[in-house]
Amino acid sequence: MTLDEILPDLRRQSADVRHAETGLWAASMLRERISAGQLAPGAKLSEEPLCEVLGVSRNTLREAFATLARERVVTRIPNRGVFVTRPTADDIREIYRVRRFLEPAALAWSIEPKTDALHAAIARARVARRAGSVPGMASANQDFHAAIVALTGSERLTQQMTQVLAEMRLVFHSMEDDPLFHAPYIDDNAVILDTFEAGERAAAAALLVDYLHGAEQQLLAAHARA
Amino acid sequence: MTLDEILPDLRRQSADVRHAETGLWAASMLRERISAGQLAPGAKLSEEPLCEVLGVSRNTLREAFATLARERVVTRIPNRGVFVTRPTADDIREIYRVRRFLEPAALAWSIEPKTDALHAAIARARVARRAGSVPGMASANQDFHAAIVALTGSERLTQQMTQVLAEMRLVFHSMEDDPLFHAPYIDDNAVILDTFEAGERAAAAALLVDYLHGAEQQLLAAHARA
DNA sequence: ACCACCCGATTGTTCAACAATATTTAGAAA
DNA sequence: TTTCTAAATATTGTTGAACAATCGGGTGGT
Repeated sequence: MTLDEILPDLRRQSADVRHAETGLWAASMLRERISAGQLAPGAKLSEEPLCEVLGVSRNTLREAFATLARERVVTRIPNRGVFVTRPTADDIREIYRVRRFLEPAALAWSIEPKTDALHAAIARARVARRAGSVPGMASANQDFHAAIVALTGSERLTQQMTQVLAEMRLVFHSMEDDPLFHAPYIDDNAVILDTFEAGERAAAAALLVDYLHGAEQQLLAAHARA
Repeated sequence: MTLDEILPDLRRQSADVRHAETGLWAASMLRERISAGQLAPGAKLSEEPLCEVLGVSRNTLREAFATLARERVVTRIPNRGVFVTRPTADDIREIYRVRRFLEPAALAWSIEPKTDALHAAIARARVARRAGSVPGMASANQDFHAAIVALTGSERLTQQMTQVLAEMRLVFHSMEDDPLFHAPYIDDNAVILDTFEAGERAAAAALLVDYLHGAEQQLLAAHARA
């Protein structure tokens, strides 16, 4: 998917922007498209046409770029331009390194955990599986893992997890989707949640670590193939 | 400490800046001053004088502001300006929430840990204590805890810890320093490191959690007084 | 085929202006 | 005098155009 194809689509939404947040608005606009895969990893984000389409000046667009670069959604190469980040194998390893600390820690040590969001995510994933919706399963699965970290009650940790999951989406986009990738993990999630609610936190954390190791291996293999 | 007093000092360093990274340079310039306490929490960072002094345009300065705002070093109030962040009691709680997950997890679960940096930090802290240097103790103590998270081998987690420690410095600056605050923690650090190297990771993590709870309470009390 | 070099295109940065919003000042009313 | 309202002022938000710096590709020579 190249840039030009989505320009008209973007232009449609550039109507009502308020003062004092144009840069953030532009950033969220681009973030959406990238997250949805309409702007694929590796795609170049040229300033000129994007300004034109978003209806913002180059200066404002660059503020948006700075935001996205800090989120690692976009990679800036000096004097070359900004590109949708194309995750490397090392990125995948690093992502799972982070997840293997954040998620088990949340399961093991969070105070007064509310598991509603976790149950809801699993339910949504099952609906999506029955409907055969790969994006639905992917999204629900991500919600589940975000909810795990949200158990910590920490805004900053949750935010970091959200960011890492956004990077995960880039990983998925940068290789052809195996339609069966997400399906088996749904039941694993359910088992982890059961174990957790049975009060066996350490066991739940250990299960999750295995789970994450498995997923990492699978993704690394797929990445090597691509 | 007001803005004007450090302007001449800042101007001195604004000589050799390269193309394609002026924004980041300006950000690091300000970050330094804030971290050193020369720009105290609550201080207003006006665009006009800062541009003048750093020798950059308002646009570039605003890119720097965006960077610092994302690091929470600086708080942006729309149409009002940017201010050095003044941490609240809730911020303190959140900071320790993050630390109580990140640091114990690193102790408990990191692979092939290299403890050289930890020993070095403790040694530096002891030298500083003998010299009666409060900033020296504070800095060495922060290095110790940064090194704990660095055990994870994760760039992102280490970066988040660095950021949280930068927020800690703001906390210290926003209340009068108790010269004895850091001293007792040095030996606690040593005990934790010994326990860790004895292979008793869970015990070391537990000690650290207690330690962090204690420090949080102490800071919250001091914050309430101020 | 290989290399140095120039040219065009794009990014990096500045400047000056205007729009939008806050703050301050001044004046009117009580 | 005090208080409230409203215009004047200052500061931030955003734009557009200009120029400098850098990169990539093409050109020509060997």
